[in-house]
Amino acid sequence: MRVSRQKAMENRQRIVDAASRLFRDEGFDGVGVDAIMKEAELTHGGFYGHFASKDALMAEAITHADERSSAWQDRLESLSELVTSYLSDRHRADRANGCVVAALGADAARQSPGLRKAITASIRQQLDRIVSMLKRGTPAARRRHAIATYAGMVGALTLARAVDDPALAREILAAARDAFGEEAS
Amino acid sequence: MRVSRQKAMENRQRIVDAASRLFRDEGFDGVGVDAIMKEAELTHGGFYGHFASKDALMAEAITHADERSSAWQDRLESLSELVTSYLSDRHRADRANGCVVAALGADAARQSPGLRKAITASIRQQLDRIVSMLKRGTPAARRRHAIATYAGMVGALTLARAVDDPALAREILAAARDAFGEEAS
DNA sequence: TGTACATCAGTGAACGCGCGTTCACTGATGTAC
DNA sequence: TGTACATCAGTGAACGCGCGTTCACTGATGTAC
Repeated sequence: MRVSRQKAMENRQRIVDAASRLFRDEGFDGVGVDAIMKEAELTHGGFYGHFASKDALMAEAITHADERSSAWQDRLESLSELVTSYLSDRHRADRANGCVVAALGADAARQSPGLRKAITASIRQQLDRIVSMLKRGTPAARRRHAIATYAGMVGALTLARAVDDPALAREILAAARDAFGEEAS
Repeated sequence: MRVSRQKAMENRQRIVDAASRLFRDEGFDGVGVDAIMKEAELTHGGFYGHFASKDALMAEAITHADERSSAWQDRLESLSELVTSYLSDRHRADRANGCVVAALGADAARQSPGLRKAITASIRQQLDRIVSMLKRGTPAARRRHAIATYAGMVGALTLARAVDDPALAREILAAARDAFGEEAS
């Protein structure tokens, strides 16, 4: 049955939001169109009224995740706060609502140009955010420091999630917080 | 037709080796049993004479990749050499023969216990290797430094591979080489 | 404001395809004498 | 060493299943008068 335009727009948003969380949690290949539509409380047939393909949704889901991440980070005041929350056990456990680059970055490298464009934009924006949090050094040095810090964050989270020993995961996160949490002089 | 026991063992090794490269290049879900067997110059039906399931092969493929990586690293003499080759443009482009953690670590977090065990062993071994390359500091400090360095390496390679702009990829690798290549005093 | 009809968001069955896995078969290898 | 038979690594057709995608249909919404 038909639904109001406003309701249709809300439905579309719910699909993107559901996809964004499910993809991060289970990977692009781990979630089907059917599961996404079910999570959005719709049936799978309506999917292609909103999106050209699953691939098109994948790219939108990445951009959506980045926007939510952006809103969240606006409340943070320092690099040390960012690093502490990024390298928390909570973030390690909650893939579905966490960093899209750590969850899907490695897969994104193998995907379509549109999707790689979306994740590249996300990475660029995150680097800019970190640069703007740095107080010391020349612009070039701050940029280099931001890259190294972000790489350390993404890598540490990836390692902590890959490992099947909770104690080792905690050790990895703690060591990385220690190394990347303070802006060296 | 039957084949000699020696030849059968060689075939099995070829399957593991092909799988190890294909999985790193295309991801676990991107490669089917059929493609692996074709790469090993066999037909897909014989697969289950060698392995209980695709999942079982996935775990073996990770261990195999780690062993090859181990052999390669034995020729390196310093941390700086390791970091330079790990964060090279060559390694960025050659996923199939590169670091299994950067290629499959994020996916491994979503896979079976057996597979997570294999990747955990790989991560532990790599951390030990880096610790043994560090010359300065207490054992605890060297361990923490090894974790931060490995995290930075894995993260930087992941970012460089995800990005669709070659110049940005080079910038990321260069900044990370700069940050992680020298043992700070 | 009320009526009549066109529009179109969502439904659910169906499609084709590729995947992981199974199995009857083949024929060279391994073994017993 | 040579022969006869059992073993079993590899083949290729077939299976069931889930996936991305399509489509005829439904019925509430939007619009024209």
